[in-house]
Amino acid sequence: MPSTKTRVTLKEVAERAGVSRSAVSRTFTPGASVSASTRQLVESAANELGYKPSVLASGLSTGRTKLIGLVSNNFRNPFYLEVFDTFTTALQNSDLRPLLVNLTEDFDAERAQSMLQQYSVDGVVVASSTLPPQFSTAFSNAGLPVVHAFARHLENPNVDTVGIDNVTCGRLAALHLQELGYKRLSFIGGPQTAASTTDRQAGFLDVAGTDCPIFYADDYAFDSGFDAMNRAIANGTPADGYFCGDDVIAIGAKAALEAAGKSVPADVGLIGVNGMTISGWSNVNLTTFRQPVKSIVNAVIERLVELMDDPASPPRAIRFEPELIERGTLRQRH
Amino acid sequence: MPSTKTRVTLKEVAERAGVSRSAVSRTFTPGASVSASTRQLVESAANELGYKPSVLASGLSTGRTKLIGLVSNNFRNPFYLEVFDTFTTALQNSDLRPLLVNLTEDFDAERAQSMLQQYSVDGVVVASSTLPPQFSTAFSNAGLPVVHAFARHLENPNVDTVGIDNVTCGRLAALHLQELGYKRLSFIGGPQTAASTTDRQAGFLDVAGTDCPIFYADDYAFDSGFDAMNRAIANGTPADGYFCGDDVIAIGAKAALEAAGKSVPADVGLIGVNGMTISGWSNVNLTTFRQPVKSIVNAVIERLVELMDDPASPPRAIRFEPELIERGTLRQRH
DNA sequence: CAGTCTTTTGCAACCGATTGCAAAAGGGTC
DNA sequence: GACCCTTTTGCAATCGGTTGCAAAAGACTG
Repeated sequence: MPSTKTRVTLKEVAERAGVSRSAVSRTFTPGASVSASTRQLVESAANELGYKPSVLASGLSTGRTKLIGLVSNNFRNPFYLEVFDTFTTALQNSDLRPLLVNLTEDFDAERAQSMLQQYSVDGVVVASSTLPPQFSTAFSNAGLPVVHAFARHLENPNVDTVGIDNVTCGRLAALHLQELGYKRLSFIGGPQTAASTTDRQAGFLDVAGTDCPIFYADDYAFDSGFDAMNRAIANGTPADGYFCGDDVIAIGAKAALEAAGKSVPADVGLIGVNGMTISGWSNVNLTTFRQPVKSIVNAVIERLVELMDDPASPPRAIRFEPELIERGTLRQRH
Repeated sequence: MPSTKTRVTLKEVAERAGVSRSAVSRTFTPGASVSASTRQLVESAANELGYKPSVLASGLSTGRTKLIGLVSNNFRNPFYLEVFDTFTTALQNSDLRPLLVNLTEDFDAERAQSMLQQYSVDGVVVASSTLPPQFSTAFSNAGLPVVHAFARHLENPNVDTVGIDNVTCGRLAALHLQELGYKRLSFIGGPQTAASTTDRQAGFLDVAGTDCPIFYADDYAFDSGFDAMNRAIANGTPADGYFCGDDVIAIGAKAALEAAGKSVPADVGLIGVNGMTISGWSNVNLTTFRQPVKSIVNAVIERLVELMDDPASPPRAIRFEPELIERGTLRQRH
């Protein structure tokens, strides 16, 4: 029942237990040398006083804080709520603490990096499919272990990445549409500058042909997908099979098709990417490529912990496969 | 171009600038006494070296970290992505840093509190409509300034709260349904134990009568709303006007109605709460009470800053009004 | 220029922990 | 009990800053 307003310090515990401060410190340091009897003494004194070691103080001498910068620029896309949910619980389970950074115009990469250094974070997770790899290298150049989740997949990356290969994903999408008999394919991407848009488009065109019509949504929002599809419809010869570079965009696109009197999937087929929960709602029922969020998150953390132990470890790209979830926006195989 | 791997410290800056360590510290402390000339010296030395003051060290002596614990148990409800987006940007704009806590079975209130104390956070924001006020008082009892966002509204709270009055909201919902000519009202709440469910239900029954049928969704998920509505439909005398205690639940409920061949809003009317972006999608088009997230978040932070300056300041309950957004799930006023 | 008042500066103690080192204590053996 | 070896313990320095205090420097007056 520590009703004192001021923090209990190690010194007070030491006095109460009748031992030195070192003894108290060692009791709370795994693997340190303390006899069973003093440990007993210290632990009961600590309990009575309600002692909690200060991370500020211990961080200062050990150089470790267990703080992980979790930086993202996707705070509007519902898929990322699932990403944040998974990351925060997984970090907590690894006894790490997420310091959240919302990248905006005001709070850019440089401020983020500077801030995270001031707080002596042990590592950084970048969670974004739109940011290019060089965004993350800025952190590693600053001496911070970093793993980029949902990043562009490269064979020889200069920063650690985990995610799916978006080029492959685009290719798979086109192949799948062709396989189901769709003839005139089209791609509706996210913002044109996004790394994932570029890659998914490249893979898609690789199969669908470079003359296939392309449209971009301004951001990962329903209305943007809606608008983009309307532009596609207004285009002379509309396609019958669309690959949308994101689920939210796909849902907006589907609404635009239906508003235009087209039936999905009878007239037009549609496939998205991400596999967010909402896509599975029975009134949405979107066929999509799921990103294995849990696996990706676990791999990110595992790798980050490795990197914190050995910062010189050469960068690796860990790849997972997107999983096709067949639902109602593509016609069935005949 | 600080290519050194190790941190630049204040001492090095002092040596380079040819001044004492105090001078450097004062240069970076707003309001401290430094002459223009030494400030100049220090600043250029700091820039050349790429000096960033360590929050660990300064926090240790000043007792302030600018860290704010942002704790929530709503990482599955898309509405909360908007909440997190707004909170993180607003905190960043106030030069505060969100340390995110995802409350789960494993990581409960006690662990959260203990953890936040170890990190010497300056304050805590609880963002949850399901947690009762006493959840937050645990933090203030521990000496941490805390403001509970989306909390139960009480006239004389013993912890600071900001949000709408859910009892009033329930009452408004019932009145509005009656006004539009709906005769047999019913309430579909979130989990029965949630503070907001209790309050919204109380207000609703206050107007609709205590004999009005009540159903609960197991959580804030589409399927749970879907199931709850199916139970309502299976109930002997189905209602024609529903108030759902959350948008996601309302969307699931609407899908269940349509799956059962009922037309919304012709046969049955439906109104939700929260006003999340998705509710405005044209293929959802849910009539709902919007929570003014921006205003709430700003008020929370403003109040929290006050509280950090004066922890003895007596608790206040700040109330905002829910805003009715009329869309397509209720019939029009005739 | 001496005298007074204000501003700036550096010293040194302190915030709350960790840790290398040497001394002290404990354990075995003969 | 003397000896040696291992384990435990406390001292004191250290991590990177802040800040009260007194001395030094500057500004202003007559």
